[in-house]
Amino acid sequence: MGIDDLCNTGLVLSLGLETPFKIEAQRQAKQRLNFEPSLTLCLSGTTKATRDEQPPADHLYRQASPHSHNSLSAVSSFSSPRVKRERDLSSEEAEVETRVSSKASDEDDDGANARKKLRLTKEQSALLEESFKQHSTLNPKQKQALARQLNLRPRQVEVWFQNRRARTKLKQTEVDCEFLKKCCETLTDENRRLQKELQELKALKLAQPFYMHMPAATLTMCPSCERIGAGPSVDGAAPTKGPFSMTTKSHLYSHHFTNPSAAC
DNA sequence: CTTAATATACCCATTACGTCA
DNA sequence: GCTGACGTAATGGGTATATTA
Repeated sequence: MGIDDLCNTGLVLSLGLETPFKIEAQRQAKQRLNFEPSLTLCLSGTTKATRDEQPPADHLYRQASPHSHNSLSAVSSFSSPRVKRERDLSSEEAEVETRVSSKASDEDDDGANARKKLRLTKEQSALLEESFKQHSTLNPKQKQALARQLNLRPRQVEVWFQNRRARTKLKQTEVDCEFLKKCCETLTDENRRLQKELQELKALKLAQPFYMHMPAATLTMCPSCERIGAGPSVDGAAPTKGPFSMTTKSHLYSHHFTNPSAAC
């Protein structure tokens, strides 16, 4: 029993650099050479298909339409918004997009280039959600398949997953934030208590010269009124090493002096 | 083997639209 | 009908990684 016990509050504050998503962890690890603490955000029980796990499909995908961007790459290596947007579309995607946007144009008569916001149907949302539960990222094949199944553009599926991941992360951040707030409160209380105990111990130390000549075994002290009394310790235990039969452990402290004034 | 350019996928912050009170 | 809040689809910019010349 001692300071270790005092420190053992049962709290575990876990601050680290890990994020739920491996890619992000790698990226952030590189960005932060000086470790900045961060909250650990994890989807419990979710595994992320990372790019590391995707290369085969990725590769296939690239092989499937390797030349679709050639004309674009000739334009600029630095993607202008337009180029980037178009670059995101494989030829197959572009085909689907044409189909979907022509469908959309049926509904909006005036807005030629207006940014129309799609509302996903319940069925679409449910299927996306279901798919997200299985894996929070999609490889290109899965994306294509899902898009076909939902009659959406692959880009839309991709965006949905991105936004979904972001929402999950935000939620988790809020939970972590709440948890850390509680930890902070607990530690503040603990700190306050220890400060108080320290003050009391200092006060005891100041009083020490007056009874230094007395046999240590006979000394006990009331922390409340700070008077020293001679005689056996309260619980009848053998005297401790110090001049006082006191421990730093707060709960023992209160055990010894449940009613300090009465002891005097 | 090394390097620069390019392609791709992803994340994040932000914008903008649709809905609802 | 107007408005502000909110949820979320969509956009744009940036980065990491793999591939290729």
